[in-house]
Amino acid sequence: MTRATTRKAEAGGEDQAAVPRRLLSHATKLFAKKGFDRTSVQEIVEAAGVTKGAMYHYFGSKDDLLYEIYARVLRAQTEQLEKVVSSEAPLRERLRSAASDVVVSTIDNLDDNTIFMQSMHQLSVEKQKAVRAERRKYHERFRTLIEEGQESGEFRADKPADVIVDFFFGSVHHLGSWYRRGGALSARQIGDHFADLLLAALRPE
Amino acid sequence: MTRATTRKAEAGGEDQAAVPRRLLSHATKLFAKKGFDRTSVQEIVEAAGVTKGAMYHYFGSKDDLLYEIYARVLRAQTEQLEKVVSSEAPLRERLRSAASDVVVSTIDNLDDNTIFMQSMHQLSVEKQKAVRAERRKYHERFRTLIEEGQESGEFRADKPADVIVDFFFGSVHHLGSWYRRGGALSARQIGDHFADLLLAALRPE
Amino acid sequence: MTRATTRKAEAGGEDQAAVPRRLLSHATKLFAKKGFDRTSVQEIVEAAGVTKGAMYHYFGSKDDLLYEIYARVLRAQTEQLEKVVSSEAPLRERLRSAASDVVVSTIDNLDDNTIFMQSMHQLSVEKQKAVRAERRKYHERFRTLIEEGQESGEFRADKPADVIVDFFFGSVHHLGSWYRRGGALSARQIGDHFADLLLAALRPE
Amino acid sequence: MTRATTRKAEAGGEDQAAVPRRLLSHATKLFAKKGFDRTSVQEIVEAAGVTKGAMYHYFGSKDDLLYEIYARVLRAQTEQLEKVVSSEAPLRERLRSAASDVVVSTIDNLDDNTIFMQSMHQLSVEKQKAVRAERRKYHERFRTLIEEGQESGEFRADKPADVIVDFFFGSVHHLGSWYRRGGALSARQIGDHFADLLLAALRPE
DNA sequence: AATGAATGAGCCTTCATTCAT
DNA sequence: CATGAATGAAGGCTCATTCAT
Repeated sequence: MTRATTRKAEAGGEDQAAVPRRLLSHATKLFAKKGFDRTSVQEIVEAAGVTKGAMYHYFGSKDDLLYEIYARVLRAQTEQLEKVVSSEAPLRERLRSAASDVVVSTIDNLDDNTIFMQSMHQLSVEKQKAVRAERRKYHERFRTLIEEGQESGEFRADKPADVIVDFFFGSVHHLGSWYRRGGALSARQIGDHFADLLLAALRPE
Repeated sequence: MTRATTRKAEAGGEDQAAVPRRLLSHATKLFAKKGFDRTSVQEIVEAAGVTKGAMYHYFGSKDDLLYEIYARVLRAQTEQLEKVVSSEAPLRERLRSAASDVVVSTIDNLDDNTIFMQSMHQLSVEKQKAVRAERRKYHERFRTLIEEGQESGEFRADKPADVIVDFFFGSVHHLGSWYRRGGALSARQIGDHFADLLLAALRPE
Repeated sequence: MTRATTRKAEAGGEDQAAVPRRLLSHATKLFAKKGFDRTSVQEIVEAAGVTKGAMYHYFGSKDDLLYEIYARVLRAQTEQLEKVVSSEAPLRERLRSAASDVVVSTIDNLDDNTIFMQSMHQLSVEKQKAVRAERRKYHERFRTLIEEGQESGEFRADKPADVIVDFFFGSVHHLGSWYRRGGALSARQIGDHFADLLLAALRPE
Repeated sequence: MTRATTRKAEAGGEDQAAVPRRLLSHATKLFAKKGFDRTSVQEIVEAAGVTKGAMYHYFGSKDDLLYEIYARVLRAQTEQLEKVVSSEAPLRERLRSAASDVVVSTIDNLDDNTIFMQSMHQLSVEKQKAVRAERRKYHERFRTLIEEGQESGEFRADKPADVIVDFFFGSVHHLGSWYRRGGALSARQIGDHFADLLLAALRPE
């Protein structure tokens, strides 16, 4: 966990960003590219232009670095979902937005997402629990939306809501292994396709 | 790759199975449980009850072990899909079967699937290519099925077939991170739910 | 070595004692409990409730802390012995007092004694010399007492006086590894037993 | 703990002695000279002319090395005491021999003894327990000898036997901090002096 | 076909100390 | 007086792989 925050000037570009931020950002890139285990602390600090000692001043361990990355993503996604869910729009619109948005934000943070999928099991059991708990909360909020529609008859009710949630988030989490920036479709286009497919799958028969 | 085969198991239990098979099977369990990097060759040979020398007699490297596991799964799944696709059943039935079957076989080999998802990027680039090529072939066969339906008007045509394939296989590959044996739903039930959702999503509007 | 002294404690508890004293006292406890090398400067300053900078303000190094502890104990013990030796009491009484007193004061400062025994060799060679010199002076004063008795015929003369001194101080220095406060015998009782044993061992045959 | 033993030829001198033995012997010298914490594994393996990997092949940790040294000494001393104690000689002679012998063997293995005194507390708590237990057994056997004499009236009974044991072993354990080979007195001479002093201290008043 | 001792490179982490503020 | 970020050097340990037997 971050032991300190800094208030260094952030004008001038990456190289002058606060040390912890720089560490986090380079660690993210490297973890995504080579995997957590294959990335050495040495590589991280070299990329960030600091020394090992500096890293251990801010983060308790290599694990902590990973955990911070997770926590940041989870926080951001949860916040966003919260906003969409609690809006005034009709149910179908709220679900469509939530679905499309989570795709877009996943693509925008493809590295974090990749790490998430590949390295979670390398965290200490304790931290894994914390991460899973947060994730579960996220899924549950999404599920609530679906259940709401099942009760009102807007969505088919012959499939358990949690199976649908896992069905959809599987697709989302998998984006990292095939989506490439600069391809034919933009993040939003993928998001809309996915949202359409989800809503179509949910239409009552 | 296996350099040799051994005399048949002398009937009895796992313990007497051929050495390469025993190594592969224990490696699979350990990789799934702890990840490829976190599993040492020592652990594998101890679990399999052989020595390091023996392992290096049959497999060229730790990497090879992983590759063998992949190859086995890919071969099995490809064969199965081939069978379904080339049957005489109507298109919708063939797609439904293919979808449901891949879910069931993924669940039946959950460990292999988990390893697949988590450790592929730890293979040498060369072997990754081989694996990816095989996987692509698999996806393509599946895509063909969908395109067939889009051309005939049975399936909606406003979504690119490959987006649909990725959408669906995301769900499948993700099974390993939530499905637990002994839960409320059987492998086949999940398979049928997933197949239904896919087909519903494909209905023309 | 202490570079400065601070304003008197503002009355209250330990927490308000002068910073150097607090550092010394916590360092003593930690060194005795975990050994010099196993105790980090960080732990010491945390225990004392100050920062590293503060410690390095008062002490030149971690070594200095250890040296100060030694110096303090040595000074105290030497002073006390001096007092006893130069009293007017008969020789046997002076020796008995000196022996018993050194046991009691060793037990009273068990932590310091433990550190003394375990960590002396971790000091810089230079400081070790200073410590050893002081210790030798202490032993010599004790030895003089014994030689005096050997010359007068009160003590057996068939054993070198310095062997006797080492024999006795071995017992004393070893107290730290078995004596536990709250045991059956008080510090003074042990002191008297030890003194009795020493005097008995010295009786002419 | 030693994971394996070797049966290499031992002709030719130290350099060709079995690897574990060579490691143990150099570790002993270094620990005695610089202390456990100040000695790096690197130094040990360099002195022994092997690589780190080799060391970790035979010993689980640096701790293990220390433990093996202890165990070896304890075993040897216990055996020797056993022999003396159970002889047919008169009590005073048995005690005299035991006392003198333990001094001689301590001096003969001065390095081991030094390590013993300085580094025991750096072992894992678990191993410390094992060592202490063995030590206690050793002391108890010695104490039995004294109690026997107290009951028969040969030795003074006004001092607890265990205080006497600690008094004497303090002297013995302390040998390492003052005895220097090549000094005026041989190991046996010191042993006899110590034994005499002990027996004199035990004479009934 | 199999053993297991040995290698050698690399990894995560700790820590006393310095220094700008 | 005091802070705490940063350094830089070690340190203990792991591990895939090789090789003589």
